[in-house]
Amino acid sequence: MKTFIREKRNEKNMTQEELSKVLKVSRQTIISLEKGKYKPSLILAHKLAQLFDCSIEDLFIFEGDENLE
Amino acid sequence: MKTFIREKRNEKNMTQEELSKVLKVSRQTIISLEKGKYKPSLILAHKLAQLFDCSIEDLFIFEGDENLE
DNA sequence: GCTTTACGTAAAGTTAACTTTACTATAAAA
DNA sequence: TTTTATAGTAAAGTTAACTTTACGTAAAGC
Repeated sequence: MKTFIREKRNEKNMTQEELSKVLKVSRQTIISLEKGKYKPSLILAHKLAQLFDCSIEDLFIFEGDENLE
Repeated sequence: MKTFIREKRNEKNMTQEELSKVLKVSRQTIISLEKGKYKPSLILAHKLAQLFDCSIEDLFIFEGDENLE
């Protein structure tokens, strides 16, 4: 799965820390998501998409047949 | 969060067991999602939306300010 | 009656999403 | 040169998504 979190964040000129505060998650969570260390929960994915004014499917690119976890 | 999993499944005339097999999850997972016992992972939400030919946002209705978990 | 089908509950286990804290690196700015 | 801002790693803990197994129930068909 690919994500455009970093690109969208940069477009908004936000730091990881600012983003984490808006979303009410830890800065570690943002770092890990941007680096692809794990996948966001559905709720967090939704909040990110809302903030970046796009759909979840626009923010995350799902590549065929991924495992659930 | 609300979900239309059950409605979409019925539209397709699928049983919970059939759906679970297509998605490669347990039947328990389908039951629990339909009953709102917990929220699907992003990947599972995506697979459900794909199967039902709709977007994640169409399949799940997010209500203001939900907690992450 | 008995069997099958579909849906449901309960409980115990695994794993990964997320937190918290502490520490490192680097570039810019004072 | 020292400080500040931003991004990063590491490690240990909590919680919830998901699994597995076993059992319960009600309707439909034989």
